[in-house]
Amino acid sequence: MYVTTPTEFAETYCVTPLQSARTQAAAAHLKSGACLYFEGDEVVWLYQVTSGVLRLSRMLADGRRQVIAFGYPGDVLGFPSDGLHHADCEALTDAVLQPVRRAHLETGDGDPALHTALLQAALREISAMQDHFMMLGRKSASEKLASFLCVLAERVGEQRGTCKQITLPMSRSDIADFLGLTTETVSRTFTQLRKSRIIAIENNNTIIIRRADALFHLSLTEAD
Amino acid sequence: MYVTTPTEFAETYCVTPLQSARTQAAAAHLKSGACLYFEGDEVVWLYQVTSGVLRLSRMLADGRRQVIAFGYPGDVLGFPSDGLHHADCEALTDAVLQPVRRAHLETGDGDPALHTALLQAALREISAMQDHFMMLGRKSASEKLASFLCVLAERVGEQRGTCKQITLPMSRSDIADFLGLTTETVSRTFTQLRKSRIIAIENNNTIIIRRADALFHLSLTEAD
DNA sequence: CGATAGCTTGAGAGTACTCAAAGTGGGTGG
DNA sequence: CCACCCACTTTGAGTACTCTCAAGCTATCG
Repeated sequence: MYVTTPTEFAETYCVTPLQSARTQAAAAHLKSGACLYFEGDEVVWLYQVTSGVLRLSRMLADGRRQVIAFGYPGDVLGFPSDGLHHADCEALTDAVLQPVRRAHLETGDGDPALHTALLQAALREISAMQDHFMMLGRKSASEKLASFLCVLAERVGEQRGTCKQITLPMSRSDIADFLGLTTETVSRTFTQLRKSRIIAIENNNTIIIRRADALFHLSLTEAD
Repeated sequence: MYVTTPTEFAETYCVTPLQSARTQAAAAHLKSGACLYFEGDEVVWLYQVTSGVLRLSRMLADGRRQVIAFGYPGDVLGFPSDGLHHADCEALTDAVLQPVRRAHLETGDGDPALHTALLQAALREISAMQDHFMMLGRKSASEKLASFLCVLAERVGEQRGTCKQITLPMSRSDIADFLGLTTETVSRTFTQLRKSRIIAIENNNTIIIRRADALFHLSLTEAD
């Protein structure tokens, strides 16, 4: 999941499970905190998330980190480049994944429908990343966090009375490294949203969106 | 072209022209300043750059712009998502492009080698964009500009005596919108690099790299 | 119930931004 | 051929946002 420019209307996400008639591998179960692969590993499998949330990240030599994306159910992770993974992937919750042989992406390998589905997932990934550029390069801290919460609400928000509630399996510093901010700034921005009564913070991992329209507006506009 | 973390050794770029035995379309010639496509256009063709430089960008409603990438010879432009372009594409110089039918990417369509080449180009694109995230989210102005110049030097730098020279077909504000900075900051950072004798500015569009090692070091390290 | 990691808050500093003005260069028309 | 014009770039001054460093707070887990 990237932070795309949120749309007013719910988008249709590819939550369709990838089906492979042949070479059906058993689902992979990952414990929270377990790593699926590391940067530099050879790609043997791609994975579609069935349940749970994963974190893709890259590190700089001096320790600075960028979280590339969060993997939510339906997302396909582990696209190879030159046959290698170029990010680390860690489970933020217990997770179930459907492995798919890399050959299904690269050679088709007797299952054209699966090949096409993987290709379309890769193309959607490119498009989503382009939106994310805009967010990283051109948005302020409050716009970034508002965009993030909007996308999560739309994708995995649960209706709760008249409001939507979202669960954050990632830490503040994961969010910070995803949005190109510091944990302190993320925390301050959460507080600011809470004080302006746009969100409520039930606990650190549970956010209730009280005024979705205001949040959406903030995601696109500098504070006035 | 994205700003990837520069490597010390020259990478091998895919400058291999895409070959299509059938459905060979005539090369497209574009004048400097001409637009190849706009955000929202339906994708009919992908294009491999033969010569020239193009700019891919997206706009926010309030005018903020993010330059997604610059397209240099060998690059493939116009990957569709849901059949549509999701960026504007404009030629920065006169350019020649080799059009490839979208079907060659999406259905294979009788030319497996071309299909594979396009798929690999898409996968490389994903990897390069992930590097670019690190740059947008986590690097300072001088690191950003140094990274940018390093990548350009490696990719299209011309040897000139003991130094490398690069030609910048894009404006300062194109560079700023690519790196997530303002034109003023880009200009000041250029001046700073010139005063520290790491680069020389022959004219606005021609940069000579006097100390490639220092530039490379700057691209990864906060100023000390 | 204490230890610890994660989160929040505060104060101060620094980087990049904004607004403004001057400088530069390329292109056009007189 | 030169002068003017316009767009682009550079430079300056002041501001603001985010970061850094530091301390206190809060939850979760032995």
